[in-house]
Amino acid sequence: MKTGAVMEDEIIFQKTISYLLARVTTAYKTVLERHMGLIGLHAGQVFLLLELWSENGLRQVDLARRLSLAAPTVSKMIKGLIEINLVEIEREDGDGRSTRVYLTDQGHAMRDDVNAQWLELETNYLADLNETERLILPELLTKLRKAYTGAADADEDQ
Amino acid sequence: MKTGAVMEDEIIFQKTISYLLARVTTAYKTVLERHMGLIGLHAGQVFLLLELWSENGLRQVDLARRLSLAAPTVSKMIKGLIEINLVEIEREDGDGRSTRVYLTDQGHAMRDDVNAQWLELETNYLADLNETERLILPELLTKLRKAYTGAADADEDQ
DNA sequence: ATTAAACGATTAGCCGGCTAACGAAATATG
DNA sequence: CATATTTCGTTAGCCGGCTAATCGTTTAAT
Repeated sequence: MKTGAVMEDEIIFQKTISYLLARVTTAYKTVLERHMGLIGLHAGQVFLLLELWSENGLRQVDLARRLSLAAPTVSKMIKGLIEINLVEIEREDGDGRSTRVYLTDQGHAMRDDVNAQWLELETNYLADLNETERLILPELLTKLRKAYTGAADADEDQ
Repeated sequence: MKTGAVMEDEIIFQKTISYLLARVTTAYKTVLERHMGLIGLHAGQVFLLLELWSENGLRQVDLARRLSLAAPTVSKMIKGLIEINLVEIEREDGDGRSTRVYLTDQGHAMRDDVNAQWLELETNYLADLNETERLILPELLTKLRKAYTGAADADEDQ
């Protein structure tokens, strides 16, 4: 089918949701990284700690599933967290393959700092959102996440 | 105001916009990477090509600004694109510091493939969004992007 | 003209994602 | 029991972000 001429065969990328999502994504990750850097953490480490605060002693495979991450990613992150003494691992007795990940005292203590930074993120950067937007966004974001994760494991953790 | 006890001192991360954004982010990037991988590209390369398709012969510093990326990031990406023969660089005559980035024939030709993949991304994964959501999302995402980029360079490219 | 400052690009090195390939342990299968 | 398959974890290596440090070029100051 032949319609129009110049404008026709090019997608206006800048207006697609996928494009906008990518741009938000990059910007947000940078901000998150900078904020968590203030308390000596990297962005990804925060999310792993979040899971452990909610349930200490998870196996790596559990963490991978809950965070929707690949096993090697979790492996590397844990190595980093061990180096800064926030977690420690223990081979499981019953199963020689698994390692359980436990928070150290410092790991537990980190929680308040993360809470504080998180609150700042939420208030500082999202100040311009009105009430309606604050209500709609969580819904939309959850929907998007399910769309992109295939909805298979999207609701496992609640 | 005092409500509840256990729940009190812990932020419900899972409901903050920042948290949800991070989760969407990771999931989306993975999907994007997988889709573009089908046509031999990586996610980031697509966005750089997008800019060149809109204006060929940009300098690296221009690309960095338009993509909101750091200079070294662009430098590495271009190196990768040169290796797969999609772009080539030329030292600028007037200014010995700058290098201009030009699409090769293959670089131009890639456009249709990217369009096709992009369309699939937009349709396959966002099928569950209703009309209202499709209208609201672009607005919200743009707002978020401006919030996280400091709104300084957020509207430079349009 | 000389020197200082700004600018564009690169290199090195880090974290956060991934896949592929492998090793070790547990479980199925025969 | 022996073998095959699954499972958990790690290593290696890649891309996509970043910062810090460096180099060469250009421009501004003196």
